[in-house]
Amino acid sequence: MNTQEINNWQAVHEEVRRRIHARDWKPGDLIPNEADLAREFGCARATVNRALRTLADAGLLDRRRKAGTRVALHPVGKAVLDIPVIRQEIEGCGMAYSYVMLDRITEPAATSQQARLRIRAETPLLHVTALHLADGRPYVLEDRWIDIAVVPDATNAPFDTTSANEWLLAQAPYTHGDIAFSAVALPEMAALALKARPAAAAFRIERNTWDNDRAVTAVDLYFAPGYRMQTQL
Amino acid sequence: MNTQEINNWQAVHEEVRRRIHARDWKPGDLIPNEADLAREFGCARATVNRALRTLADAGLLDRRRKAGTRVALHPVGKAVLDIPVIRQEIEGCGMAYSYVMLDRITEPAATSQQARLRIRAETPLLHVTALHLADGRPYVLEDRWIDIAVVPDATNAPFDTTSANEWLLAQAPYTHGDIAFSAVALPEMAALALKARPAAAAFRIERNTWDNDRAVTAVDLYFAPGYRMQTQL
DNA sequence: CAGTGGTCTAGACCACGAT
DNA sequence: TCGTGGTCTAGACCACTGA
Repeated sequence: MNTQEINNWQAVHEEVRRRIHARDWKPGDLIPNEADLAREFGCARATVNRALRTLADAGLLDRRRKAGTRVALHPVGKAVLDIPVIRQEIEGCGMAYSYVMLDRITEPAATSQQARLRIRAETPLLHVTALHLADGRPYVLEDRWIDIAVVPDATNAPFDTTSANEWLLAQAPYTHGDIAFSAVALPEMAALALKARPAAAAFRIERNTWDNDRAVTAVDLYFAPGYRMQTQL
Repeated sequence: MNTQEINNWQAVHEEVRRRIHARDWKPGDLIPNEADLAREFGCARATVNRALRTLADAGLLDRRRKAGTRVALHPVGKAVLDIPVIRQEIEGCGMAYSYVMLDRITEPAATSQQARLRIRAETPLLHVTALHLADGRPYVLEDRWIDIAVVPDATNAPFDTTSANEWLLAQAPYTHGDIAFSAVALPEMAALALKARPAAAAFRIERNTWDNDRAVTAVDLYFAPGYRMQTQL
């Protein structure tokens, strides 16, 4: 008999995890339904539901109405990445943050940006290039395009002391976005700014944000060589 | 007056999102407490709780007992990455999956692996190197170390047709892990296997998995140049 | 101390979907 | 069709934490 009562959802969560881990319930197995588990654990069905739903969100269980709950065949690892404001990421590591704007011009969209933001060729974009530094050393190069038709206030923002990164978060609402991670050989200009060897392998993040199908901004972040993005599973 | 009733947690979720987006509630603002919102929306407090808790998980709200709920100052973007089995990632793209084992030896842990897995120097590890291909083209190189003291069955697994990637998921339970993403210049041997230029920029994933503080396995994945890992925000 | 979020309960109804 | 998960409700108690 158990020395601990299982009467809260975290305890149920833990116990179910334990049974999966101990292979009492193997991948593909059907596990008892919520009502039966609630009876077994001596708690309400809603409590079991919360625990199982959380485990399903984490990818350990597959749940389908009528078909019941099964242990996932392929425990899909879901990594939750926090994408913080760059300033906070740096300060969070105990380093001093500084910022330099390198360039700021308004120009018609290049073909690559047209495709990315799904805009017409003649659309004018505000193009801002800036460098974020940690303890005085180049950390990441920010190459950003802003649709000034969607964010007119950006025209008046200097971006000389506050990065476009932070300004947009505070000023421009968005509904959704997409993000991509890749490795690229540093373009020559980026290498120059980051004080790295040209064509060095750099971690790149491309992000686009949208406000109800109107593109707000697109940004490329080139991290200085050696950058690692980490998380727990 | 609203044409839609707000009587389920998703509707509450959406309405609160809308108010944040419309800047009715600005970053840093205190929003009404759960009981008041429940009264306003005409639903139970538990329903409001579920909606607000979900928004807090997504990083849009900051909640603290007694202090109340505030709109997050820095809407931390949380990207949820699915880390699928490599076979599924390739087949999911509609490409043909194939697999080749390149090497398989048992050797004492190198210093780099000792630190990573927190094991003693003399610990023998099974070292498996393999290539995953999509439509016959090199996709990712898998460089893996397995602690055969923790997973003794691995000694008998040939890994010639089933990748260590899949075998371990099915056979070796784990409790947690960590994962890191970075960009590296391809080591010469990896470049050879991937048929890429040596020192080309490659996307690398390093993953370690643990079973209650015993290291199960460590793996480095070197993706062929051009690989992008994408998700929605 | 007192206000707020966090959770549990028992019961109810509904939506989906396998058979 | 009908079993299963998904959700809502009204009420209750508790845990944390700011004042």
